[in-house]
Amino acid sequence: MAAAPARVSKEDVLAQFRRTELLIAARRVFGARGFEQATMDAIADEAKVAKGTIYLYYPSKQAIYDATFQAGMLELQKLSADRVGSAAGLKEAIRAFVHVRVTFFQDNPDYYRIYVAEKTRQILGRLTRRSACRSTLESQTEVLEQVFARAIAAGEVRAVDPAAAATAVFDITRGIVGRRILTGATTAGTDDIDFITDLIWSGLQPRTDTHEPTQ
Amino acid sequence: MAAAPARVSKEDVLAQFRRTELLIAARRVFGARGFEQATMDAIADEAKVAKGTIYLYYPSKQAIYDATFQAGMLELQKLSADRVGSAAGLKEAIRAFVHVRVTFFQDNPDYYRIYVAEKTRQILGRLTRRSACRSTLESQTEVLEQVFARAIAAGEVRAVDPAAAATAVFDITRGIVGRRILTGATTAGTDDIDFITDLIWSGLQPRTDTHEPTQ
Amino acid sequence: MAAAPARVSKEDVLAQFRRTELLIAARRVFGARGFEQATMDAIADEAKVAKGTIYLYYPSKQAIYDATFQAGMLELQKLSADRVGSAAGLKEAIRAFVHVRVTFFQDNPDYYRIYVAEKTRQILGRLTRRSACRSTLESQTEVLEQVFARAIAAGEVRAVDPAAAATAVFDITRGIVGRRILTGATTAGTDDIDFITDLIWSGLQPRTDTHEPTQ
Amino acid sequence: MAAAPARVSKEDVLAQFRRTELLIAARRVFGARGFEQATMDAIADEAKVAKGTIYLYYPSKQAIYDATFQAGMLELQKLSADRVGSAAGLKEAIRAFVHVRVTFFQDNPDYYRIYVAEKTRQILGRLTRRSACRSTLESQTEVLEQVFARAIAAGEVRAVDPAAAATAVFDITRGIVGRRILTGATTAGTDDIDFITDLIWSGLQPRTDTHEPTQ
DNA sequence: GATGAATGAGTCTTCATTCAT
DNA sequence: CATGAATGAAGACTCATTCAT
Repeated sequence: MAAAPARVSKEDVLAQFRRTELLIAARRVFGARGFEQATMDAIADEAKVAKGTIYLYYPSKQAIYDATFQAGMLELQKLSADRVGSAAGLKEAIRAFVHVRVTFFQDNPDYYRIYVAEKTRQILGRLTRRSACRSTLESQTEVLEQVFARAIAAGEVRAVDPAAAATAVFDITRGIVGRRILTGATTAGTDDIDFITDLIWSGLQPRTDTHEPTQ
Repeated sequence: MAAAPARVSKEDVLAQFRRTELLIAARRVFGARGFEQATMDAIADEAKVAKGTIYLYYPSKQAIYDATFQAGMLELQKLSADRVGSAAGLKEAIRAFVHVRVTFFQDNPDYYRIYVAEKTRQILGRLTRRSACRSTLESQTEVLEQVFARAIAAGEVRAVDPAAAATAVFDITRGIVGRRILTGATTAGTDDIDFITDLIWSGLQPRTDTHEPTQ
Repeated sequence: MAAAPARVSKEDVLAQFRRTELLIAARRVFGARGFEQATMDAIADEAKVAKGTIYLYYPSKQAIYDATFQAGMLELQKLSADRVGSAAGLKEAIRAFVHVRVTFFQDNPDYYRIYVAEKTRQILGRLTRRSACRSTLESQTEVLEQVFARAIAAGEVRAVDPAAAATAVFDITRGIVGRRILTGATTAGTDDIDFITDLIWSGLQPRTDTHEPTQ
Repeated sequence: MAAAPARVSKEDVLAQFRRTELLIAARRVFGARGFEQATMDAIADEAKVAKGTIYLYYPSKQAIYDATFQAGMLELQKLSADRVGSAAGLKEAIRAFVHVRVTFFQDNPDYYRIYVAEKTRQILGRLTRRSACRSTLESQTEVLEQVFARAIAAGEVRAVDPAAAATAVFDITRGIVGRRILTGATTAGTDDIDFITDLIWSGLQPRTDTHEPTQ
């Protein structure tokens, strides 16, 4: 008994395997060349299948691109939630958020390029726009935002807009990742991460000496 | 030997005029569609010249794209130097830096898209790489960096790495601009600018109460 | 000599059944889309078998198309022979010929399209030519031709070329069928059939008043 | 003066020339292979231009096909109107109608194949349907119909439906043309034309001896 | 026998670039 | 100088056919 629900045929497994293989190949190709310059031929070569085979699993170039993008976002999102969630205190949460992203992208430079290109497309705008990627892209700062909200409620930090603060961290992180990948920096050092963690955390401390109103 | 060093013939003027006209058209087209989707035909139409004419002034699609990008960077750099240079005090300098960029890009959304796309390309990397744009892109934080360096020397703020601080401001600014353009926000409000100006400035204040070492 | 000439195994029956099922599906698909637009996938779907199965019964797309065509022609030929053969008098024979064809095609619009397309192909000619269909297509007027020959021999009508007369009836019939299917006319009315039956029959009457020699 | 109105630039002439050249090449290729089997490459080769050039004059394969078809129909229509219009008496008008079509198609076998294929498509129906060809195809019997209408009004022939009669002639003519082209008959003989001219004309004579009502 | 996943040749279409006028 | 017609290389996608299971 208890057999039926988990029923997965040999075919299903094989198909899933193929889809994954294709996604891996696609990540490499899209990462190396960008959407426009990538060719289905190149993806097929990379995956060591015939061109037509790709179309058995994804109906179009756009479709396999979207799938490639989504798969990466999901991975990252899960990691973020885990690490930030298990961080002790605000400062550690900030550090975790920055760290997990820096690490993830540095470990997946191909995917990083896809990620950046997709953000760009989002800005290039409505014209070429495809729907799927959008919402995923927008929900990235959520975990962090909640952490800030709680810290503010607890009086741990100044009463700033949690969304704005999360966004600032997000933006700086993006910059760090970009620079690291661009310069081929090793994963080793965490100077930059430490710096901005501290900068933001300091910036959020309750102030005794300032007179300027905040936002 | 008179050959008139400063001599500017009618032809030169006309040629310069053409080049500028072409750049304006190119900015619109590249901005609206991105590099790959833009066509020489569209640029020619926009500039109201024949397609072949473009090739009299720029040797390739890539060339006119690079020129378009450079022209914008130069403009922005000049503005930055002016405004940041004439700002009174660090906080105002930060604000000026952020403000001038936000304004510039918001006033030139076409160019903003080109700028972002180019950053992306820089990351997509070596493969497709074209040389010219690189250095320009890298010297953007210089003005701000110098301001930080002076403020640190004057003991006005903590002894952080001026380059790292400048970069953080730069990154956040990029995020603000992106979000403003994406959401079509008006130029009016400066809440977001005020917020991050304050955040950074606060973060840089000398601390009495903290024990964590910075960078 | 025992080896059971009439032996029909269970397998043979099943095979015959499959072939027929496939032909029915093929008629629908070829009829709806034409040869070029029809896909083996669509035929397989329609017949509810796997694509590869078709190739167990027919060696190629062309082969199943030809078989589809032939099957219909045979059906029609049998009907024609029956009805025309049992008609009383020339006029009724003409009417029967026209009627049986109009009815058959109107009842099998899918097949009608195949039939028409095949005639076209025959004309498109030597290049794409496939052999099988040809002779079948040519023997269609035979029944009618024999009827005319007998009527002429009996002095019932003018001494025209029976083949030419049969062909004329055949051509007009084709026109009628085409128009009926094109306009989606119901099977009900027989005005058009009556008209051409009468026209031809009148045209074949011995003449007293004319001076023009015929053929 | 008096120059302006007829203004045709050298470019216009050249362009018109190209369009015609392309149409001629297209007629050959479509005629030889049919729409689906024809390739733009083949048309380009035939016209001795590069493939891309075709797209300067026609936006798609379908477009050049339609243009090819229309051009032929126009030619034929003009010829029909001329010859039928200048024929003396009904019998000669019928003969002229049949003759002009037989001759035209026999002289343009490539076009004949296009014509037939198009009729077929019309029947294959709504699915693949493109609009342009339709109306042209429907207005072909008009000239003849008018001739019949006048002859009936003049009491020259029986009071049959002129449209039905014209259609019958049209259908038979189609058959003749088809057979001639299929068998590669020479243009010389007119036996078949004479026969059906006479058959129809006889069939339309007022009757004294018959009792069957017509249509 | 039956299946359907895999193959890869084949086609339309786009567009940067050239060059004769 | 300016033009824009011509070029042809390149790429997404389809589908008849094969073959391992």
